[in-house]
Order: sequence, then C-alpha cells, then structure tokens
Amino acid sequence: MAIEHAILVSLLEQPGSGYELARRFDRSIGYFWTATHQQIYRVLKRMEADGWVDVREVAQQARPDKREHSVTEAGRAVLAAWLHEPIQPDSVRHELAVKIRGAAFDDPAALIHEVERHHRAHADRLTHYLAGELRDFTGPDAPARPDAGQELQHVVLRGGIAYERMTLAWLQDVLDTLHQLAER
Amino acid sequence: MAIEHAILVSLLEQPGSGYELARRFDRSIGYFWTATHQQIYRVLKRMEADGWVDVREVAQQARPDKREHSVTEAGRAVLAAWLHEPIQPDSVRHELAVKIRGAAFDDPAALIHEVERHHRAHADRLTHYLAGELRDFTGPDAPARPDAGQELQHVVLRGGIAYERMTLAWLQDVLDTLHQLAER
DNA sequence: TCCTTCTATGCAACTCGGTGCATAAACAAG
DNA sequence: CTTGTTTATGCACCGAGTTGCATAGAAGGA
Repeated sequence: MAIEHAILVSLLEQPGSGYELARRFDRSIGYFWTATHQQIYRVLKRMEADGWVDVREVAQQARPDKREHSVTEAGRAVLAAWLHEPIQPDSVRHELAVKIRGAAFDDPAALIHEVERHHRAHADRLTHYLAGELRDFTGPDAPARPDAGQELQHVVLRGGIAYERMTLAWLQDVLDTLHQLAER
Repeated sequence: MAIEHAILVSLLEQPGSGYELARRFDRSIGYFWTATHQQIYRVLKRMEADGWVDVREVAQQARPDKREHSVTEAGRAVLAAWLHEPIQPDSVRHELAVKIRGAAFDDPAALIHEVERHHRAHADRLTHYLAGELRDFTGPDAPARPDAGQELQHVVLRGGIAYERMTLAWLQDVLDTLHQLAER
C-alpha cells in the first residue's frame, strides 16, 4: 500500500488541508501510519492531478488561506479497489529487539536505562489511548449508538491499547532479564 | 538505525556469507528486521570497504565458493557506539488498521475473509515461534545453563510470542466487530 | 519595531529499500 | 545432454520517504 490510501481514509472521515492532514498523522491515524508534511503535500498534488481529490480554496480569519481537499468518486473507487486487494505481510522493523540481541556483545546492563525509557514512553502512549477511548467511545459524552465508522475506529484503537499493554509487559520481562544478567 | 547494525549482530552471533545472511533474514533475526539479498550484498560491500568486516574466501564441495564475513574490532566498536545511542520511537506502518478504518466507506463484511487470512497467518507464526522456543530454550535439548546471548535471544523471542498472541486476540475482536456490523 | 510562534505550502537533494534482471558453479532429473 | 534447482553474488533502475531549506500571512510579546 501507499500513503495515498491512508490519506483517502482520513479525507473521507473529514475533508481538510495538507496542514490539517499532517497534524492528523501526528495523532489519530498517525498511530498506525506515519507521514511528514512534505510527503503529504507531494502526494496530495499527485492525487489532485489524478482526480482522486477536489480542492476548495478556503479563506480564514486570523490565519492564512488553506486548500481543503475532498475525495472524489474516482478517489473512492481507488480506495475501494485497494480494500479488496489482499495485504502483503507487513515488513517488521523492531529496532529494540536488534539492540537487545546485540547487547550480548556489549554490556547488557547498559541497556537498562534505554529499556526503562521505552517503558515510560509506552506507558504514556497507553494513557493517551485510554483517555481517547474514554472521550470518544466509552465515556458519558460518547455516542450511545455508534455508527459503523465509529465502531471500526474503536476496534482499531482497542488494537493500539492491546499493543501497548503487551509491549509494557514484555519490556518488564526484558528488564527482569537484564537485571538477572547484571547480577552474574 | 540501519540494516548495518542488524548485520553486525547476526555476524557476531555467527560469521557467514551474504547468502547465509539473507536466509537468516528470512527467519531468526528476520522476524524483527527484514532485508532482501540485494540490500545485504550492497551493505556488506560498504561495510567491507569501511573495515567493519573481514572477508575470507571459502571453497566448498558440491557448491560454489562463498565469501565469509566476520566482524572486525572496528565493526564491534561501531555496534557498541550504536548500542549506546537512544532509539527514536519506531515509525508504525499498520496497513490492516488503515484498511479497517477505510472499510467504513465500503462494505465492512468484505474484510472478513482478509482478516481471517491474517488470523491464520499469525496463528502459523505463533506455532513456529513456540516450536523454536521449545527447540532452543525450553525443551530437553536446550542448554541447562544458557549464556547471556541465549537469554537475550530468548527474551526477544518471548516478545515475538507475546506479539502474536496479542494480535490473534485483537483479530478475533475485529472479526466479532465486523460480524456485528454485517448483521445490521 | 523586531522577534517569535503558529498556520500553511512547497522545492531540492539525498538515502534507503524493493523489483527486475543477470551471471555462474554444481548437481539431479528427464 | 538439456533442463531445472540450489547455492552464491551482483548491477541498474525506480519509487518512497527523510532532511534541510524557503516562503508567507497573521498574531502576540519584548
């Protein structure tokens, strides 16, 4: 897949400018697909040229004008075609795992602080996810009868929460192992 | 980080040719860092030119010669320096999550087969991991007193197992959600 | 008034990684 | 004796993604 599809999904959920998309890729959909603003602008240009999105110039007060993008029928068709394609197995890049195996050839104890830092970062992210879940899906302000889009966003968020909880438990396992090795 | 460090770790665990490395990146270390053989050969050339690895021509019977690479002291130093650097938060690429959110704008039920396929693939991988754990770490042939390298490889493998179990549970959650939406 | 910050858009250069293709030694199968 | 398979190494090209830099409107603070 490409960034194009993530952008189509985000624009279908809510039309917006390149700048707004860039901010969404720092949160929300960005938890599952990252992109920089340069990449987003470049791809938006191409999508516009290919007729996947329409652009509307919007004047704003107290800030510069923006170019708001909406998905066209052609864009929806592209997304639908992609949704019906099977996904290739995702290529993994788990840097910390490589470091942990590499620590055998250095000082394993030196990794402890790094792993603790990761543990804190994932704990923060979990807190953030849980707050988002409470706000949008399980709290008093959440819709009583969520539509399909909300149900799907929620199940994706539950995946993020499960991932963070699993990661925290594993990092604790790593820490225990490193401490044991340090005692030898 | 770069592929260089994963190659250094793999060569420290066991010297080998580019071809052998490519096969390791299809299993073992490949579960946490992928690389194609073209990439490996190209990087090995550069690492050789930079003096990170030594090459020994090895004649073999019943097959072509190979170039066996070993890590030099300079290579170890490069790895050690990297081990002491903090890691950037890993950029996520979770294609299935994007597809699930995109399904709101198509037919959610059409995703069921795809998700089931992923469920089977992850179940296979879990089985594979568990077999490896039994063979190398917890079975009767496993070392009674594992060294630091083995302990660290084991904790990384436990991470893979935890990831697959979490993913399987989440994919079941996704399937339940898709079925509920299909009934509407 | 100048400086900084936030919003908003974009170019140029480069690196990384993947796809496709090519070569070659050794053996096995037909 | 040709074809196919496995081992083994490599080049050329292209697209995706990152880094660094540039521009500009509007607001607020020093």
